[in-house]
Amino acid sequence: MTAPETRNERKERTRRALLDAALRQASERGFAGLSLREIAKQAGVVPTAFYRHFESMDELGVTLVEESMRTLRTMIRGARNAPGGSADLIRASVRTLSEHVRSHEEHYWFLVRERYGGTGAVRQTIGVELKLLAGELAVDLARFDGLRDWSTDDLRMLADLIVSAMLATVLDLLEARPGSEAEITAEAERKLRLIFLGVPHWRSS
Amino acid sequence: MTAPETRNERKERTRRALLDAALRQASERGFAGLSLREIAKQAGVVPTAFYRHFESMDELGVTLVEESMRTLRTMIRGARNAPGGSADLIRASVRTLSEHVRSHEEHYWFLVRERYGGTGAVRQTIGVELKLLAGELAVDLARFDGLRDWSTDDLRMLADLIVSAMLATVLDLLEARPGSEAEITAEAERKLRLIFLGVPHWRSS
DNA sequence: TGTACATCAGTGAACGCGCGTTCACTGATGTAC
DNA sequence: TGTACATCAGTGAACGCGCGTTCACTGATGTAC
Repeated sequence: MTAPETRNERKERTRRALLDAALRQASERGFAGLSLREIAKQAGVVPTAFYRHFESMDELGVTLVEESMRTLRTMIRGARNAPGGSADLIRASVRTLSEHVRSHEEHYWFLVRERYGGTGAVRQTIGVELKLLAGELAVDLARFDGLRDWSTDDLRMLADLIVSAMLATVLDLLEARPGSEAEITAEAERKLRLIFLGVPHWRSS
Repeated sequence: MTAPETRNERKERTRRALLDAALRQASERGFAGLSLREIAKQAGVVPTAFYRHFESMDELGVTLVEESMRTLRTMIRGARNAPGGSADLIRASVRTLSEHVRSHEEHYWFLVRERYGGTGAVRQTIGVELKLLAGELAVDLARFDGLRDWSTDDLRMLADLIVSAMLATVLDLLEARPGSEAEITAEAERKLRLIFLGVPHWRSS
């Protein structure tokens, strides 16, 4: 005997079903390729029911961006709090990234797709959020030994470089056939190692 | 008195008009958002005339990929043959990249958009071509002083890192408001400088 | 050069389809007394 | 606890629209003689 669902619980379930269907479709065909009618069908409701939950597809899009960015932030926080020293930190961070991508494939597909392929509000929002994220990473970096006296501008540049390398890694992971993650993460680690090898020799211009 | 167009010349003009219209639309809304009818309208022909030139939208898509990749290759060749020493080489390469993006915005929009946001054949083709390009870059790098004894694997990693950093630069350039190119290219140069600073201290694992 | 015929880029009507959105509705759940 | 009414998530018919694609056509350009 399970408790009967309240009306609110039922509504929330339908909303989730709509979001899940949209996310699945968007991670395959892109947000621009979404069809309200297909989303509704996959969620098991009639097309018009969509409007009981979202005013428009754009509103749903914004919700998906927020959800996906929350996933991304969770990952970053996980990487930041990783245990171990400096050498292990690279390894642990890449590992966190890889596992997170694996377990949230649709969110990462959505982010990568819409960041580059999208149009309008969705793409712009993701762009802004990624810049904010790079800013946070720059602040984090400032705490490290060899980086304490770097200018904010240089830290920013370093953070951007790391973010773009990791974005490429994310795409590689998403496209990888199963089983080849180890290679990809190994290469990601080497990229980061190379970048940090240059750090002690950097002289701002 | 100009010479009258032959039938072939006229046909070729229409074909170009169709391709140009498609490229313009695709660089704004993405390839998936193309409409055969709108392309035809912009090219000044009736929708059905499209089929006199392309069997399907996919065939047109392949043509656009080929054209855009040719543009990209031209740029790479330009950067490779840039004059000057090693320090100037970074500067000259970034300059070549920047100018090329400026003068072929639509091709670069198309490539970036479809590489990440696209679906099916178009995206896959671009992915493969970019990997080939990174391979060529790796071969080029092998000729440099500090890189002669690097393993092909390490060269490959370095080339990938450079490509992803430059792809991010391309996106920045495309999204930049006019006049801010100088900042972006300056940052791109610093990223490359930092990467190459690490090179002498690299020890393959 | 002139004529008769072939080619074929572009036309325009017509089709069926999936789309987003409107509207009045139904009937189960929730609330007030 | 029982009744009367309000709420509102989900329904289903209907709409106009732009889409890709088919087909038989037209008439200017090209070719053979």
